[in-house]
Amino acid sequence: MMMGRGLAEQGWRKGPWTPEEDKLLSEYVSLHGEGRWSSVAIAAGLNRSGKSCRLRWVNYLRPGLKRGQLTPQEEGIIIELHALWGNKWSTIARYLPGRTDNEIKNYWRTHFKKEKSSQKYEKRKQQLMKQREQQEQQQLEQHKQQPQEQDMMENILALAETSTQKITEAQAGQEMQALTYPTSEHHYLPVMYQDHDASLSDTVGPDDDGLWGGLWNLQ
DNA sequence: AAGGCGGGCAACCGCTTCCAA
DNA sequence: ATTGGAAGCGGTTGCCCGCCT
Repeated sequence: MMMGRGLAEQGWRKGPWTPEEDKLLSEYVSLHGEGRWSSVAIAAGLNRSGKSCRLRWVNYLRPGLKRGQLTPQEEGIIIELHALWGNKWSTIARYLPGRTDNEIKNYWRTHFKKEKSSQKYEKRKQQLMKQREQQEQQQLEQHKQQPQEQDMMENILALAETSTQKITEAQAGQEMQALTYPTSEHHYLPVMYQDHDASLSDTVGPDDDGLWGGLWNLQ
């Protein structure tokens, strides 16, 4: 493939983005849409590489991004999905609307990297897996009996359906098969998405029972 | 008070994958 | 079928800031 990209040779600006650059990029992408990043850089009047523009947009400027602390739910999802798929940050990010792969990656490295090899972390992971097995069972039964109570679940499913299918088929492979629902009409979802009456808002705190309390006490 | 240190995060780099010509 | 450019991804770096001594 290509050797050096020669960013330096081309004289692209590097380093932190200024508010002016952000404004130029935001306005341009809002008007013309995403894609063709190398031409975006030029057309928007930015002396930045296409890659740099894309990264800035995706990780910082894109509408709908959440800022700030990850919720316990999000944390739990990260733990569980990372246990399943490893460092597939962009895949994991699809289950966390408003969060970027970069953010998740940084969060993982900051909060869990050291713990990964520790007994405490492994214990927590095992606990999550066990809980999921139980909740899969419960959810299957509830789904039969009380589908109206699964509103949140349905929303998440709708949100994740497309990517989940792709992940199941293309990325997770055998490891995934062992953990998917036994019936073809159910896709895998993390424990956090299942059978929990809290919404996915930021309202769940350390006092919550069961899984969330446990997750919160991870450290 | 100030210097050192470590954590957190934005951004860069290099590689892979995708896709159009 | 091949090739090269664009986009995407994950690893890494480096800076900033707050805490500690």
